[in-house]
Amino acid sequence: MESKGKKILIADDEPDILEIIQYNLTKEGYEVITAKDGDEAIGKAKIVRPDLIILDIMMPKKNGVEVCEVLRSQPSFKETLILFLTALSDEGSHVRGLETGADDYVTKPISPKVLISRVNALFRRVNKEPEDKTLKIDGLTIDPAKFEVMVGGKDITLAKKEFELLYLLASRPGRVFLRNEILNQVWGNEVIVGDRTIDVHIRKIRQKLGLDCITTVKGVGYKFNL
Amino acid sequence: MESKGKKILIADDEPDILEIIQYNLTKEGYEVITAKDGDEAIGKAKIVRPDLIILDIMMPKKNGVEVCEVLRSQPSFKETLILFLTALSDEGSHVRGLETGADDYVTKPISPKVLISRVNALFRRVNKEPEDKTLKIDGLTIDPAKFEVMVGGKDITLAKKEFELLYLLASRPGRVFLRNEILNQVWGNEVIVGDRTIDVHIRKIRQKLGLDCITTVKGVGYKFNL
DNA sequence: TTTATGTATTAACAAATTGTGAACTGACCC
DNA sequence: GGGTCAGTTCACAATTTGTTAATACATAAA
Repeated sequence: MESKGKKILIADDEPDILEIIQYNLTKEGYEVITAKDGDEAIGKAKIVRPDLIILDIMMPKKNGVEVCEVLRSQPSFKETLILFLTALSDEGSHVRGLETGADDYVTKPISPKVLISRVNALFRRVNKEPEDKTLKIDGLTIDPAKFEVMVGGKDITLAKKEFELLYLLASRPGRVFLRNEILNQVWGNEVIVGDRTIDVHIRKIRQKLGLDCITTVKGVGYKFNL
Repeated sequence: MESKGKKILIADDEPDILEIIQYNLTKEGYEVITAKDGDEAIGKAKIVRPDLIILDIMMPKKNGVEVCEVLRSQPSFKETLILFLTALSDEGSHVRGLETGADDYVTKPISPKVLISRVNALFRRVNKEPEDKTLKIDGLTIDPAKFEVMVGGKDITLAKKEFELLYLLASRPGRVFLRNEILNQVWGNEVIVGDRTIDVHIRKIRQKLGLDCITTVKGVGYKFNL
């Protein structure tokens, strides 16, 4: 899975737990940073500016609640999501944890799947619009969200297929795409079109961009290079 | 306690639980409405427009997950907070519940104090943006609070759907909205309308605004640009 | 140089998508 | 009941995009 562009800081003094959570959240597409005690958590939080902080409550140096209080007292961490992950399941801790300003309070043991769901739920609530898939290479900008291509600050209008083809090639500059790969990616498996069709689209792209950024690899396919 | 101006709808088929929760949340300052099955929950939700909906999962008529799905598929309930309160503590239900679009998943039995903490935590997170959602782009002003559009100081009257469509597009200038996205956002998942319907509304907006601010991206969708 | 192979170019055609005017359906309001 | 309006659909026109076929061009091996 590719990056969601979200950074998560996990603080726990048990290396095993740290590792399990890190593995699972990374697999889910998050960027994970770890800390093994309260002070380290605060230190790293200030540096990496995570979007979410997962805190164990019982930790050396500073416990989770203290970490939460310290962070919440700073304006720049008012908005940061905080989730307590703890073995303390008593009512008092639960209430206190949330009243310290945490956004969620989860008790161990917890399955990775459930934790991931809860993390996703937190982001879903806060998220505006995720990831920007814009490609920027030299003077060329390809923005699939806006369906827009710019060359040297000038807008170029591409048709759907042209855009998809260009985006495919530009997504991996230098890599050669076989004609078959192109057909599968841009046209789909069931659609059958002739080989010349690709050529024609390539030509239109070259023409419209006015850039020599697509190279023909004879007998093989095409590649993007800038 | 004085009112927090927040309305909470609770749906559960056990009268005792309903009463306990209602009592506690009311004491905390919330305005509480109750429902004893899924259908009633949906019905009342549409009328009272609660800020938070607490759903039991196992209920007559429609279960909680179904209620959640129905509501989330409607544009006006996209932002409403939903919390599952259930006896189902298995991992699958938990994950499924959250993935349906709920904001929290809590298992019974739960102490009133903890529930209140979690409810408060949900509101705390959401309330942080009491912002003015008015969009101002160039000479165009779109105010969803007043349901009003102005072009160059002149009032324009748009119908509901027209307004929602314009607001959606204008909320992210430049970004292309697929026809599907538009249908989901403006009409909701369960409503099925023809493709021409979007076109017609787009046309009316263009006509009324007298501005060329909506661009057609053939084969893809529409985008706002000013 | 010739030939074989594969690509570029072009114009013409086919297909897909969108724009438009008119008309239909319910709500709602005199 | 007649009128108005929002929302929707329809049929068809207008437009854009996708594809093909035919031909010209380029390159490397024989």
